[in-house]
Formats: sequence, structure tokens, C-alpha cells
Amino acid sequence: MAERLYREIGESIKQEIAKSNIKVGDKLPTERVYAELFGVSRTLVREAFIMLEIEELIEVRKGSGSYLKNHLSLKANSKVSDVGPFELLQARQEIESSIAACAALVITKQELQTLQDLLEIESAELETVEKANNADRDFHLLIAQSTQNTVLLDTATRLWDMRDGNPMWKKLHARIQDTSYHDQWLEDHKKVLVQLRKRNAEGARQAMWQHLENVKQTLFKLSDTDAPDFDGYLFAQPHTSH
Amino acid sequence: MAERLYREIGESIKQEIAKSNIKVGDKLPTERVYAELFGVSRTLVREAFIMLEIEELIEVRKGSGSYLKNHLSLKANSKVSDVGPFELLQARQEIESSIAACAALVITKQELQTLQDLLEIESAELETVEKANNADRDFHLLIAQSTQNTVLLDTATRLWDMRDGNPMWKKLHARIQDTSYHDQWLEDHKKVLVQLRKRNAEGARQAMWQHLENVKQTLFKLSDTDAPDFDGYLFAQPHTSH
DNA sequence: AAATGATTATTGGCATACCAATAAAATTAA
DNA sequence: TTAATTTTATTGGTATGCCAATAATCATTT
Repeated sequence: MAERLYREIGESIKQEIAKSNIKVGDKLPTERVYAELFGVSRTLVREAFIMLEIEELIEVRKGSGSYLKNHLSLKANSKVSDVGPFELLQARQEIESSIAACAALVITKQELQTLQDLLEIESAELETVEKANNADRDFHLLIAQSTQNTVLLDTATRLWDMRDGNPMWKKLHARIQDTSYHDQWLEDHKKVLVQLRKRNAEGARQAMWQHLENVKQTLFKLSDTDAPDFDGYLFAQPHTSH
Repeated sequence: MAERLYREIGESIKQEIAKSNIKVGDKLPTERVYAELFGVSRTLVREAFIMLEIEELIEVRKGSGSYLKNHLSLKANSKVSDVGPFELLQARQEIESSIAACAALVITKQELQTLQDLLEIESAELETVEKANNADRDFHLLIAQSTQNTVLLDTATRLWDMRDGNPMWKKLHARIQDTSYHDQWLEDHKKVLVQLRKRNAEGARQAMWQHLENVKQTLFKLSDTDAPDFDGYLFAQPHTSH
């Protein structure tokens, strides 16, 4: 553990706020009050306040006091590394299928050709796991890029960065490399490309959705059969819309 | 202005890091060094370090020193303000409508009640533009939160941060405040809530999609009629799927 | 010479004390 | 009584000092 104390204090303060009925805009107890409450120096409480301020939860005004700025329920947990693979896949399924639908309407011939090339790399270079993985990523992100919308591309990139920076995903992925699931996914990709070529937005959406559904199913099987240590990463996969 | 000092110190430290050739993993100068360099107490530098630590830029180890954790090239600020309002809205339309669909399946009664409360704030406190704006944001983000998927919440939060950090949007928004478009949007929000109550995923998706379509239309009119300075922000609004 | 243990120096952690801005209360003038 | 002014209290801002963990150095032993 060995977490820095100010973080604990900060979390404790959040809990105290939650227990109380302080509304947005209301004044919080002073630093000194919290210091005495937790039996620590004001310095530590002050550091915790800085943490909450950077999280945009509170606002600090010199000589006046500190005020609740946002609902603390909206603590955007940007701890990238402890997002579960399934939670992430769920989000990707929703977002990337929409991106595919957008892309279908405006993708250029040039981009379609590049996607085709990527598919060939995927099918050819299955020997190198890393290259196939990169081609996979490139395939998805190129579709995002083809929407001509930098926000969508930015969002998709962010989702893939989350995946690649996640140790738990690497574990799962390592287990896949010697299976033949790649073939399934390659077929999925082909189906997506077909729909993009047809400029069929809903077809592309559905194809991408099914692709990520397949990935989810595969990873679920793998983690379910022989991986007891993925507990806690399965909690968030509730909705199976469409 | 009256910015808190630790923030200035923090930014200065970032600049110092940028000027030096400190790589990721390297040890950076001690708190005392920066304190002397900037002519302030170590306390302030320490607070600045906490800021950088929360931003996941550095890592602090007691007794050892502080170390660069990530490349500070991720200067999100610059990109965020370059995004055009319509491009952003287009992305929000796609992503948030999917989020609404997900939310419809798992949202709790408590959360539905909170949304109801927010609607009342929106309709009641129209006098204060800022409060209505906050309620708007809270309404959308609470829906994201109700999906129970932190990635979706994180993504939605990011999109709203882009909006709120965008000077161009503020210009547009300032123009709206004395019109009655809020009423339209309030009605939109009500329709979304109705669908969420019915647990109707596709209905919620459609309602949210229509809401953001209306926002887009409104802002387009406003920028089209009497705002020659929005050129270049209109380029990316190509697809009108569904 | 190398490995091990003790010592010293460095570095962040935390607390106390005082400063400055704001807000509240008391005082005074109209 | 009311308004303006002064005074006081409250609150966050900053600096200094000492503590504890780590790392570096040196002495000791093999």
C-alpha cells in the first residue's frame, strides 16, 4: 500500500461530505475542523483540499472558506490502470459501433483501400503477435479517423490507450495468442469493411457491434475457464443492448 | 485572476522539466531545489508536486525523491480549445445517445429521482445562467454515471470538459442566454427522462439523439445568422445518420 | 577484494506558528 | 434608525523546523 496520507484524508473528507447534506455551492467545514476531526495537522487537510480542488470537487477561497463545486458522485475515475477489460470492451462496443456508422457515410476510397491493406497484414502476419495486434489497433483507429471528426478519433485513441496500458488485459491477451480466435476476428473485420464499402451506416454499426460482442464472449470464456484472478473485473458488463 | 500560488509553481515546474532533458523514469530535482529556484518555501513546492502527482505526471517516493512518470507531451489543453463546437456536438450526439441507451437498462430509481430533481433546478433557476448550465452538465453526466461503466462516464466527462474549456463555445453560449432555447432543451431532457423511466433503451437513445440534434440546429442558426467568426468550426458535421 | 553491517547524508512527511485576505461584529456619524 | 466606518474574528496562505524513510558512504569482517 504505502499510500500518501493526504489521499486517505481526501477520501475521508469525501465520505464526510457524502454523509452530511452539503449541497453544491454550500460552504464546507474549515480545514481546521477536519484537522481536529481526523487528528492530523491542518497541513495534511490542506493537501487533501488541494487534491479535491484539482478534481474540481471543491473551490477554495482565501479568507472565506471552501465550497462544494460539483456533486461528488461525479468523481470521474480516470484511474486508467484499474479499469476492467470487460468494462472497457463494453464502452468500446457502444462507442466504436457508432463510430463505424459515422464512418460509413464519409469514408474515402483511399481509406477503404488502406483498411483492405491492413486486413491483409492481419491475415498474413499472424506469426508475430505484436504486428497483428498493431494492425488490429490501426484498423479500428483508421475507421475513427475516417469520420473526419477529431473528437471521435481522440476518444477512440483514448480507449485503445486504456487497453494497451492495462496489465490485466495483457494477461488475457497473452492467453489468446496461441488460439485461433484471430481468424474469427479477421472475419469480423472483413464484414465491417464490406459494410463500409456499401456506405451502409447501420450495417457497419451492426458489424462492429457484433465484432466486439465476439471479442467479449471470447475473453469471457478464457477468463471464466481458467483464470480465478479476474474476479472484480467482471462486475461491469450489464447491458447487452441492440 | 487571483490563482492559487501552487498552481503557478506547478506550471513553472512543468516548464522547467520541459526545458531540461529529463526522461520518463528519471529523478527530478528535489523539492528544496525548486523552492530555492523559485524563491518560495518548500511547502508550496510540495503542494505543486501534489498537483503534478494527481495529474499522474510524477511519482513521489518518501526518502528517495520524485520521478517523472509520464511524458508531459499530453498537453490536452491546446487540442481541446481547437475543437469546433459542432465537431464536438457531433461526437456527443453519437456517444451520449449510446450512453443513454445503456443507462436505460440499468439506471436505479434513486438516480431517476436525482435526474428529476435536476430538471426542477433547470426549470426553476433559469435566472442564473451558470446554475442552469451546471444542472445541464450534471443531467448528462449523471446519465453516464448510471451506466455503471466508468469508461463511459470518463468519456462523457471528457467531452464536457472540452466544451467548458472552449472559448468558442462560451461565445456561442453567451448568445443563447437571453433566448428561450432553454425551454426547448428542458423539454428534450424531460423526454429523455421519460424513456429512461420506461427502461426503453432505443427510446432513450432516440430522445438523446434528438436533443443534441436540436442543440446543433440552434447553435447553427445562431452562428449562421450573425457570427462571421465561426468559420472553420463548421467543417466537421457531415453525418446525420439515423 | 568482496560482502556485510554501521554510519551519515539526503529527501520527502508532517506539525506548528505566524501572515494576509475576507467576513462578521461593533462602533460611530448622519 | 440607518449608513458608513472601524474593529475583531475567522479562514485560508506561507514559512520554518523537526521527524522518518531511503539512499549513499564508510568501516568492519571474511
